[in-house]
Amino acid sequence: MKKINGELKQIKQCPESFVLAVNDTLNVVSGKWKLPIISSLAFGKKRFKALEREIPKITPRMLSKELKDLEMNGIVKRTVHATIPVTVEYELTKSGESFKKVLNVMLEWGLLHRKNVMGKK
Amino acid sequence: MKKINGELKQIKQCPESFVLAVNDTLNVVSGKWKLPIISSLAFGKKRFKALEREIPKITPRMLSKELKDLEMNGIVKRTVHATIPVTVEYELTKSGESFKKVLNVMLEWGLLHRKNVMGKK
DNA sequence: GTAACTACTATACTAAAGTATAGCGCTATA
DNA sequence: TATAGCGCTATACTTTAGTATAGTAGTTAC
Repeated sequence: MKKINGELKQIKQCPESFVLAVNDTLNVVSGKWKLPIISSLAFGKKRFKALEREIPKITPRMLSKELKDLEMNGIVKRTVHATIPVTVEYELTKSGESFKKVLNVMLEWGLLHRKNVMGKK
Repeated sequence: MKKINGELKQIKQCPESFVLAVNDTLNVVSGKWKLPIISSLAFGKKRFKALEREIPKITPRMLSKELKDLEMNGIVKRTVHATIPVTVEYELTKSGESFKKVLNVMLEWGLLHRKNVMGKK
């Protein structure tokens, strides 16, 4: 494991770099389709068409674009198998896997927040 | 504290409701300005003009719009003081305060992820 | 009286994100 | 030979997000 404690303290003291650093993470899930894609891949590696079928209403254009984004950001790994015809598999990288815990915290907060807001109305 | 453990388990088993629930949280910080606004208010209550000055390049139109969004979502509380002229104060609600821990997890993941990605290049 | 501060709103625009529809090159099956 | 599946890409379009610029109503200071 890498040490980030020192860095964390530093960043938390500077609002500007705090916003920049959090934005890095936010960009991983920004847009309409990245979260569905990541969630789908969280259940295991999948091929292009499988993702297209699993994610309702996504177009191949968006799926292709977002997968490229996620690959460039080191969240998803793309593997081409030399079968005939070629098959392509997508899976989460280690970083992608570790992102699950961020999603879990978001999920928990979302549920609690909903209860809070509901309760006050 | 409210119990959400049962609900958590349930939602994690259904990809669709998982995505919906995480999206609830994501919408709180979506867009270019919500994160800067929340971060700024995390340091204490502020008036409109103070926020406008603290957040570089934001226009009053966007600040006003995003503050309304955040207020409607129960993240920010707006208080009008009957001074002359009126002053308006914005502050984080309890939910808004508790959102800080989501931001912290994002920050941590972002830093670790950056180290991972850098290391592999 | 004019300039400045407060907390905004209105109108018009540009840029970015997402959608719709079609088609490519390849192969296997009927 | 026609149809379907695979993994996409191209073009054109709409919708949403964000920007630029100006102005409102009230009050205070010079």
